[in-house]
Amino acid sequence: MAAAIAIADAEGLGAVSIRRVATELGARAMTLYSYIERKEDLLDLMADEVAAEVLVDEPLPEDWRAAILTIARREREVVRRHPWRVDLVAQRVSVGPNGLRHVEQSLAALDGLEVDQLTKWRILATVDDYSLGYIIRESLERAAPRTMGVNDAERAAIAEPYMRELVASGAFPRLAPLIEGGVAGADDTYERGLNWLLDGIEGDLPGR
Amino acid sequence: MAAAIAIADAEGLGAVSIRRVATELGARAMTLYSYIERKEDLLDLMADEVAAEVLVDEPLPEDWRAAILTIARREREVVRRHPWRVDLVAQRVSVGPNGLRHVEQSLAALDGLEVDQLTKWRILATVDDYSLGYIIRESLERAAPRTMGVNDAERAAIAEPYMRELVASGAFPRLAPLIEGGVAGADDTYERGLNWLLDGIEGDLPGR
DNA sequence: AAGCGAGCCGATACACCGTACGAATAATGT
DNA sequence: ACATTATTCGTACGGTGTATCGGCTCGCTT
Repeated sequence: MAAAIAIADAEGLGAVSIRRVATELGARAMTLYSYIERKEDLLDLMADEVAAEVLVDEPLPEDWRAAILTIARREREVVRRHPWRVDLVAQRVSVGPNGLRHVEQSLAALDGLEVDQLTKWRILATVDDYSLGYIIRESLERAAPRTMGVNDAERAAIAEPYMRELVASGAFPRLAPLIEGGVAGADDTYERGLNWLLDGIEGDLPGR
Repeated sequence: MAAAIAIADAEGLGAVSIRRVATELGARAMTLYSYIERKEDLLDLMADEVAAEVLVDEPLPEDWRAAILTIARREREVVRRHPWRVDLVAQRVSVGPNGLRHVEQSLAALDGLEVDQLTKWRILATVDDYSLGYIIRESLERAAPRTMGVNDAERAAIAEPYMRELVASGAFPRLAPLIEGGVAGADDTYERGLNWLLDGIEGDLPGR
């Protein structure tokens, strides 16, 4: 598992093959099948292993918003360390021990709220969904330049005339200025989105 | 492309291989490489093709919230028709013509808002992120029973003692009741999350 | 009408994948 | 010391994406 994680960290999830992991361990491919039944099992184990890194060391902030923010930020950091995590969470339900501990911790963050359990679960699901979506997009944008050949120049050479044509076509009057000006902007989009969401949730709480 | 989409609709994205698509077309594998350079290209084409289905037939509602909701609901419907879409959008940036048309249309939905373009883009990104996250999770839950062997019974037989142990361990006091009671709940979680988010955004608009 | 070049089709081949099978070996319990 | 079990491993099968190259079929130019 550690070997597989090391490979994935260094070369991406695609480099994790049974033969490769075995080699890294000084063994032959089929040896691994004494410990796992299918490759999927290895991936599940990897996923749950890094899920442990998502757990926040107690104690959580008292304020539920601060607590949720802490957890959400942590998730983003973990994906930054292990970019392949997004591929896993986007393709398999994560119900390993550490994954469940994460849910439990998130529920604990809402202890102070006076709403029923189902509502709490919905709040968490919604925040998690947003986080997942944002992190996937961020991860994609971060990975794109690296994936497309060694040199960014080549990719830019292809992309530029394409975008130039788009702008020139006039079919995208609203999008064009954003492309020309660059959409980079500040990096607080994640925080802003989280706060919008938490604002909306807070406004819907009983007693307000 | 149509052949590949048909295969993916019927048997999932994993069934889409060069040889398989070629066979479906009454051709040999390498024939496809006259039209594409890599398999990735085919996947990009597929992605952008179904991206067209996300486009809403004009006119959009005047109210920006209603317009955004319409678009977001459409996205969910498309994924329901083509579940493999989530695998694609989660793994590649979608900048095909139809993908860009979708962005343009979303920007158009915000025409009435008196905020700068960058803010509009952030609003869209945030809503899209949430949608993507939710739809991935939904799609995962929907696919899980089908993926795990033919019979749900077998999976349940494995899952039950696992969950029983979790509940019995006492390590998950907040999660346990949710597992026992079932987290099913109503199906309006998506709408609720969207509205929370839109509430938060609306509250942050200037002039309020 | 002849000729030619470009695009399309196809067979074959290579390296890699996950893993089923069965034999050989190592570790363990009796 | 022996029997049993667990672990390792070689080999093989059917799959994948795609590089290479040899014909073929057109439409265009001359």
